[in-house]
Amino acid sequence: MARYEPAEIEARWQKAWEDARIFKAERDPSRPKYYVLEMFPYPSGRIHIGHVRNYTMGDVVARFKRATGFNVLHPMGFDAFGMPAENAAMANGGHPKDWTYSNIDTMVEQMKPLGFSLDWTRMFATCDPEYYGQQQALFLDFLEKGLVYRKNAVVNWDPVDMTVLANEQVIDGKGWRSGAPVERKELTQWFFRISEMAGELLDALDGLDDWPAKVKLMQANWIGRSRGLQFSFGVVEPEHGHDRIEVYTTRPDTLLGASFVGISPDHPLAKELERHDPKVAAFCTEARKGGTTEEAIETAEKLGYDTGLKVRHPFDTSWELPVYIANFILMDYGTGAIFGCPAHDERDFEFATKYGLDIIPTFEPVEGDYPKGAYVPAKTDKVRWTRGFAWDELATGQDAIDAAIDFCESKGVGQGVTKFRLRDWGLSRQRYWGCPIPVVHCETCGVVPEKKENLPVELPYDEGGKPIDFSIPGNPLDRHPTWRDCACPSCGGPALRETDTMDTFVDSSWYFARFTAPRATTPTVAEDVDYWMNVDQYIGGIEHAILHLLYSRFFARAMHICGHLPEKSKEPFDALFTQGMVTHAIYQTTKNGRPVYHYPEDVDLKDGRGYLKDGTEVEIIPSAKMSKSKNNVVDPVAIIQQYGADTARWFVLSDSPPERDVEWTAAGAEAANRHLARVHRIASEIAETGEAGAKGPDEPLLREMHKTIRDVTLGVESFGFNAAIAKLYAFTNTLSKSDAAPAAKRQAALTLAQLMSPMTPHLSEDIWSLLGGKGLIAEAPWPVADESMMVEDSVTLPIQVNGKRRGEITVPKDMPAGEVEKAALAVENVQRALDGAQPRKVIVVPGRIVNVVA
RNA sequence: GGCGGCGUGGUGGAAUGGUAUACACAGCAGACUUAAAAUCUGCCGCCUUAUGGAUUGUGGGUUCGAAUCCCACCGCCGCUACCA
Repeated sequence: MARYEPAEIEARWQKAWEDARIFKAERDPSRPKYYVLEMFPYPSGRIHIGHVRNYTMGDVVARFKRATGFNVLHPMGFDAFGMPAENAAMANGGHPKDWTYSNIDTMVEQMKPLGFSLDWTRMFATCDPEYYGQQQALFLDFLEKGLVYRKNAVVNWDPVDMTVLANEQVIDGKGWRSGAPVERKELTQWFFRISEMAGELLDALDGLDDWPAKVKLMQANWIGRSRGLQFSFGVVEPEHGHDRIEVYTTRPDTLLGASFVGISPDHPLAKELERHDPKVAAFCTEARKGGTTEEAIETAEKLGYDTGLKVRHPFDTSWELPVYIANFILMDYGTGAIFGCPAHDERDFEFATKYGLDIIPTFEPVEGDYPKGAYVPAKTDKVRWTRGFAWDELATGQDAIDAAIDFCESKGVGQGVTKFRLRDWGLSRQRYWGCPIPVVHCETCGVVPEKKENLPVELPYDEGGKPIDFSIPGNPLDRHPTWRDCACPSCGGPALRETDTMDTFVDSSWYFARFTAPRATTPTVAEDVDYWMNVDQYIGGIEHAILHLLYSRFFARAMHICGHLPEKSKEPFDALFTQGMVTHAIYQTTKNGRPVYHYPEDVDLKDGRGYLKDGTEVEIIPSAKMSKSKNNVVDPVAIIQQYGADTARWFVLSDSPPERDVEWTAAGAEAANRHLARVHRIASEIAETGEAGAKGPDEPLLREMHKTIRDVTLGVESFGFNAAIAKLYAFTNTLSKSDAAPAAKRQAALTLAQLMSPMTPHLSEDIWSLLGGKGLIAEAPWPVADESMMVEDSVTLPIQVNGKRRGEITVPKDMPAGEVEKAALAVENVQRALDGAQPRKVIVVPGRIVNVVA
């Protein structure tokens, strides 16, 4: 009998698919398309088991959609620019380009044995000049439409990577990649005008029905829309021409509780005062430093400097308020100036207490005592107004805010405005290994865009024959002897190239569109994007919920404006699925108070405990994120060698819901492998039995078969892969125990192979061919469940008494409710539960349940 | 601090408001075997004697009926944070 030899059959079927070219995607308007995409990997050099899970999910979708009649596009590429390549060059010498392309080769080599139904002919890396040249073309188009611009800005400077970071890339005050505390620096930078689309990017989230609510919420919070009142205070004795201070507030209803005005140390007025008064300058310098770490912000003291200036309250010009420079006011939100209402804001309360300012409540609780400190109820709570000016005595905060804005507008005191937290996306990076920004700086013409026919502006590989020295900090392009020199595209005179390159998030913001025409000499091709876009199913990690997905949504809109994407692609991802991680236990002992981590192969597991070879017990920390330093990384290449790709694919889908983390265990992988061998054995036996053999009724087996088709189809469609696999286990058990006729068993085994084929394509192909299936299973149409085959004559109904299960009856499927009721009441245990009482009511849900109410 | 999510056996988990614990792991017993591996069969949440009973973090509510819907609390996790 044929044994299950994954190494042999996987290579064989991969070759068969390749020879038949069945995964090559061709535009075909006569067929419905389906575009499934997994977030493409960074070429770190090795594939990770998390990649296996991500791409297996995509492959299940791709193969399933192909079997259900779709023309499927399922591409793969590499997000290939970025710091690690430069770091590697710094650490080990060599060139980022060589390092990157060699890693890509290795990873492709590691991915191919997994048997993904990818169209490899469309593969590209974002560091290919053919790709980033088109990205430069997009940049020029964006520039023309005003979607990208240059400005002088205080930026987040990463002192380790020596580059600028976007706000989104600063996490807890540290660089997202280097982890170094971020510094503030003023530089001239390129920015994408994403904030102009903030409102649209927020509103359009509502239309993304097939995105996880969680992701939409995270984006909504990030964009951060607020509605408030913007107005100005008149300065009593203006200095240096600042006669008004413009403030923004989301709580105009507390205007009569104002006790001071605060401005940011970066506010123009503060800067003006700073120039004239060294004491102000000293304070501002100190305040600007601030701490950037989470702790520093948490414990930071509110510091203020009384400027001596006074402003008039807009409703009572005899009422004067002091003006403070305060360290907790941010220049880049709102107007950089606020009015403080200590009674209803915790920060203002702290500040007012410290500097002895008035605390004037404008409302109090409807019942109960006025609390200590600042009283900040939810905006939806009703409160009693004591110093209100435009609303009922009892109103919610929100109603009061709306009324206050209306009132102020009618009195000519400011206007209602909507503000967003989202700021423009700074894209300049002072790095070598990125897409060059295609502009030149000309002494006579200024900043001039490069001509499109001169694209790509290619990165220099060396320095005039000498290798670039990456071990010097800073940007090699900036110090390159010749690369910067060029002719001005406008006047032809001598000019210098921009030496900044683009943030790598730019590269990943449009690759999905490029896959539809990866070799085109324009960024996209209308026929191809019209046909293939949008991405029907996008799959990736939740860690990209904000940055990558928000940037891509912006890019899609910007590309639409420039004519590179159709209207329908303004939201490029129709459905999004965020998968969980693959985790693995850490095995740890302690030596001299320090943890020692042990490799899984050095630990024997017995009854849930782990022991080293010498008998020492190890501590098991379950479900930990894989990390090289913790020795708990599972290498897909080793797994494939040991068990085959199908086992790896089956296991990463089987144990947990796909959106949740799954723990890799050796026992689990072993079990998955055993099961696949069992399926292979059962199928082989059926194949060898031929048409002879014992005969029993076929109906039970076929009924289960059709139910399994229904359940697995539903499971695959709804990303319930683990549940679908459970049904496949159950059906395998049914098949193995069945005494149905050989023909029925053969049909059941063929169907089983088909239902498994998205997950275990090689094994399924092999079984298909063993049993004489027609052609390749990869091209066979998906089986359809036959409703009529699932009907059973009798049905077992549970009987509840007051909602508790007390027994069951088996009755003919179409027995009238009255008779079902009679039969249910006759059950001995039901009578006992009733304890002589008359049932008050009996609810019969046909085919479902009987509930007796006593 | 703010926003959100999740709590079901020893473990991963299943369950359109309708038989809670499917399926798998681990464990136990048996068959086959000289033995082992592999394979096959059975048992396997809790209390209880088979019968039966209680049970989905805790407490309430809605409902004929709640793991599922609502409220409060406890615990864990994620995101975010001086955003006016």
